[in-house]
Amino acid sequence: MQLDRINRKILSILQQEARITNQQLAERVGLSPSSCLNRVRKLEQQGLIGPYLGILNLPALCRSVTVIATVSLKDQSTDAFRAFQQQAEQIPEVVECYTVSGMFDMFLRVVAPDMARYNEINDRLLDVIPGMVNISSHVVLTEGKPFRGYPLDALLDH
Amino acid sequence: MQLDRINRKILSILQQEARITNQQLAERVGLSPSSCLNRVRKLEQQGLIGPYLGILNLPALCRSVTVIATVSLKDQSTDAFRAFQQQAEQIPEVVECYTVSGMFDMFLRVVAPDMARYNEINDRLLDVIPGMVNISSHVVLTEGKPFRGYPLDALLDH
DNA sequence: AAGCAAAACAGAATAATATTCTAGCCTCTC
DNA sequence: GAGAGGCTAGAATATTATTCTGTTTTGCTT
Repeated sequence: MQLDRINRKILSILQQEARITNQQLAERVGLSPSSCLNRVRKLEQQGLIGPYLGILNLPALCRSVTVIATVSLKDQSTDAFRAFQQQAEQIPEVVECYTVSGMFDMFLRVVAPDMARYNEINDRLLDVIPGMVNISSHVVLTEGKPFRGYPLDALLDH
Repeated sequence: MQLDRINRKILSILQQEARITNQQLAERVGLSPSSCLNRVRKLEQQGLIGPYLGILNLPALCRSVTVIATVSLKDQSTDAFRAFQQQAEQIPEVVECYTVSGMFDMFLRVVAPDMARYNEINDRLLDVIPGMVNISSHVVLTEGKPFRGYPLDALLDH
């Protein structure tokens, strides 16, 4: 099965409205419910979409602090790298972790209840490879544009 | 209505399995379907959860480049700031934007079909306030830990 | 502690939706 | 142009969502 216009539309809609009913989805893409469901199932089985997340309104739920941390490793050996990454990723408050090229080695997004707790996490990360890790912390002031999906059209029309 | 144990559980489950049926959800939190639905509705009305997103498997869908960009503004006046942020956020490929304190002013996550397209975006951003913007680009090599929800327990047990 | 009101609950009835199955259509290939 | 595969719509069935009702629980007041 190819990524024809209908499948694109399905992915595009499901990406932003994950809890839409199959009937509504079918109507919006111009298919019968059964055909639509077939496609959705296949897209899921192929691993093209999923999991489905509900975005929590964190500020409304509790006080919290979000920090974006840049990480540089003085020892850039694979082992040191893996060790740090593994430790970082298993911390629940580290909600996101990217390995990058360029000035830094890694970007982390950390969500903690307060600064005290963030400091603990920071210290814990520094201790993974003592003296070899450089972390720069940036407290998030405003989430100007929260993630709401990928620019599917821009990516696929290519 | 308070955020009692059941509501926490609902949010926690819905956060990670947005397409779960109400019946399954009800069973897992130990409520009848009707009561469970009532709670979910209220949580949504209060804006505590939503929207619901389907995560696309971008590598499986198409070739793409993800870049994390740090932004520094030489002119940190509110106007310059707003101008840049506004421009950045309306670019579809800029999927995420944070304003931060610290060494930088802003973090962007940009997803483009290729480097050529990313360069165009980069240039466009530099031109918003010519000569006053410093952008450092970091190509994402691996998405070590993709975002899958907030550490609700760690945040609420506080 | 008794009484009241509001909120939350379960269960039944109904409406809507999901799912499966069948058969028809289109397209591609040989 | 015959056959296979893929896709479709529609009907039948199973599951789920939704509404409604009466009851229980909770929390507060007295």
